[in-house]
Amino acid sequence: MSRSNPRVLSVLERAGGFASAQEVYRLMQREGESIGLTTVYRALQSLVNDKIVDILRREDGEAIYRLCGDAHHHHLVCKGCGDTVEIEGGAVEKWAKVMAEEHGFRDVGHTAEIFGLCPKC
Amino acid sequence: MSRSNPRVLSVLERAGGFASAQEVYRLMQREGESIGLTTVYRALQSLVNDKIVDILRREDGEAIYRLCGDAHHHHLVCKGCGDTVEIEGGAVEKWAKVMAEEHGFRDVGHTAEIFGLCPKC
DNA sequence: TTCGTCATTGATAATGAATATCATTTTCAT
DNA sequence: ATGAAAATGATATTCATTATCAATGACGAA
Repeated sequence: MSRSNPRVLSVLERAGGFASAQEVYRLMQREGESIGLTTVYRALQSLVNDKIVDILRREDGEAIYRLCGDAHHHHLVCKGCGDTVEIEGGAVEKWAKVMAEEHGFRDVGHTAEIFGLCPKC
Repeated sequence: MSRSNPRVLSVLERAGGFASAQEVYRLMQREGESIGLTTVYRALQSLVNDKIVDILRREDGEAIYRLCGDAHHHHLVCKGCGDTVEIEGGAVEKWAKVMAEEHGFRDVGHTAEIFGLCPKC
C-alpha cells in the first residue's frame, strides 16, 4: 500500500526540499518523466502520512510540501521585483521552540518570511 | 473607497471572531441579510488591509478571517482543532530587522506562525 | 505458463474557494 | 436634478485539489 513514489521524493529533494504538488508535477513533465498529476498528489500525501515530508500553506492557500528534518531556511522577499534571498533563521527556531513549550504544544513547525524593498528597487 | 462593510464586520464578531468568507456569506443569508458573495470577499479583504482582521488558513487551505487585537502579534495554531493562541514575537521583530538591514532591504514587514498540536489534541 | 486477484496508475470529470467581469444601482457634490 | 464616481452583486472563470473508473501491472497459486 506504500504509494511513496521514490521519483516524487527525488524531485522534491532536487527542488530544494520545498515545492507544491503542481510544481513537482510540472518539473517532472519538463524532465520528460512520465507521471500523472493524480499520482503526484497521492505520493505526496503518502509521504506526509509517513512523516517524511510535512505540509505548509503558501499565502494564497496552495499546499507546499517540505522535506522534514531538512535544515530549513527562511526567505527575504522583495515586494518590488520578487527577488528572494535565503536567510538563516536561528533566532526564529529558538523562538518557536520556546513559545511552543510555553503553551504545551507538541510536534511543532513554523513559517517565517520577511518582505520589503531590495536595494535595487 | 472604504469597502469595510460594517455588516460583515458585525457578523464576524458574532461568529466568535473566526470565520471563512463562505461562512460569513451563508450566515448572512440565513439571517435574511441581502448581500452578495463578492461583497463579502471585498469587505473582508478591506478589513485585512485596514488591519482590523487578519487571515489564516484552515488545514484544507480555506482562508479564515479572524478579528485581531491592535498590537502586532503572531499565532500559535493547533493543527488538530484549530485553536489559536496569540503570542509575543519580540525575538522575531528583532530578527527581521537585523536580516533586512544585513541585505539592505527597506520598508520591511514580516509574517511568522507556529503550528503544532495543542495539549488537548 | 496461465489465471486470478489486488494494488497502482492516470486521464477525465467534479468540487469548491477565490477572483475577474461588467452592467446596474447607490452616493453625493454641484 | 444631474452627472461622475464608488459600490454592489449576478455570473463566469480560474485553479488547486479530490473523486471516479477503466486500464495496466505485480505476483502468487495452480
